[in-house]
Amino acid sequence: MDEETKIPQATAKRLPLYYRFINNLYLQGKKRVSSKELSEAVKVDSATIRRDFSYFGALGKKGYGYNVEYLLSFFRKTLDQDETTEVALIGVGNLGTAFLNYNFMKNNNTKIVVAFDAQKERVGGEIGGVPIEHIDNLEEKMGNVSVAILTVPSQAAQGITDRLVAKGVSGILNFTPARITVPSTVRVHHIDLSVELQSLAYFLKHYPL
Amino acid sequence: MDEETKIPQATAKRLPLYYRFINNLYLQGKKRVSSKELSEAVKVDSATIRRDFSYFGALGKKGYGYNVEYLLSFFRKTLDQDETTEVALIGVGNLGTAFLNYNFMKNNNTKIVVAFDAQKERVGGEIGGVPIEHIDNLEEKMGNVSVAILTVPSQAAQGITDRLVAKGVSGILNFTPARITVPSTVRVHHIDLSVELQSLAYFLKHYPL
DNA sequence: CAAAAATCGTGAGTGATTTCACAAAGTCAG
DNA sequence: CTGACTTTGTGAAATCACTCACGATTTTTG
Repeated sequence: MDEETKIPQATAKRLPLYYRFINNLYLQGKKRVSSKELSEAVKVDSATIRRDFSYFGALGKKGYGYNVEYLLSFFRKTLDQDETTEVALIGVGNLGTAFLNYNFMKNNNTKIVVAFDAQKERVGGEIGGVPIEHIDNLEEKMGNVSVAILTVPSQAAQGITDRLVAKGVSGILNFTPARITVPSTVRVHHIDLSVELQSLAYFLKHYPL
Repeated sequence: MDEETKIPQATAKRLPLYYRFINNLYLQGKKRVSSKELSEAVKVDSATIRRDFSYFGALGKKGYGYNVEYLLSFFRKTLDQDETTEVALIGVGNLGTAFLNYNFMKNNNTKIVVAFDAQKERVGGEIGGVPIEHIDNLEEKMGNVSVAILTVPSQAAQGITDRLVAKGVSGILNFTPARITVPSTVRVHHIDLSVELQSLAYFLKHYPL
């Protein structure tokens, strides 16, 4: 618990990535893996991988590497892979639809259980097995999911955020360009597609490799 | 030129974000803005904003703040907003379609000019004004765009990447879960939607706010 | 079994980024 | 015009992240 608090954020962000690759190795029937091999697969320096793993104790064996099955079961526990986090998706536009069709449950502990939209034509049906409700019924139909994915037009972002927060959501994955305001008890991760593309273009022009 | 090379990467990543908010202010008719106001809007510490701006010289005035119009024209030049970067999109599935419908040209210097897909049913039409070609004709039809957005199934990612690289692409925005291998002259930015969601879930459970 | 090879875990160094905190310089009201 | 106020730009400190390099330990080979 107190131990976990000390794990650097940069490490925490890489854990799901490690988990997925270790799972792949397991499915391929590999018994052992070295930090060097893993490094080539996930494109993270091998010393960084060893350091990351070391925050959880000594998971490997010198001269041998890491036992895939052990590593997998360890990360499964650590990432709470056995316990599913239920997620609501707000905004069934192009991007929202993509998420609903995406099968998050592969290698994953998160599941979209309900979606909302403002357009009546979209309400009532379902996409990828997820029922679509009207945004007016947000409070009533969202149950107590703790995480929401926000894929609405930016103008609507803050208003819906306020309602989500009032309903007790504690994490928001925000795909709108708007920077939303939340109480300090709520965690927001921003993914701004247009910033990503622009920033890639900027790097290409100004940081020649 | 040499000056620009020294701008920290962390700063460079925030520039497109600054640009968009400054543009909003300009459209709202605001004449001046302080780092404190901007900080509240973009959710970046005001000292960080001042430091970021300072890499470009003294853009503000003490006791006054920053002149919105000046700032905007400065960032327009810096981010090459007048010069459009042409982009190809590979994989017109759910996510790819979302991109094509998304209007990137708002506040933006990037434009998707051509899309490719392996399914014949999708080829020939267009989405959001962008023509869809068959992946077999990639080399022939992509012209010399320098940036590609990869929204294909992970199994196809490396193969297509190799073809893109051979054709001279220098930047790839990779939305597949696969970690692709490229020569050191090519820049890749990864956006892994499932990692983002899992990592948010992990932070919620282990880093209480 | 002994020597060679592999590989982890980590101390220590380096580098990058953020934040504090304040002098300097300007604005603004009366 | 003066004094109170605002806000920048930046040195210096603090924090965070990454990488090197090597001792320790185990595996592997002959």
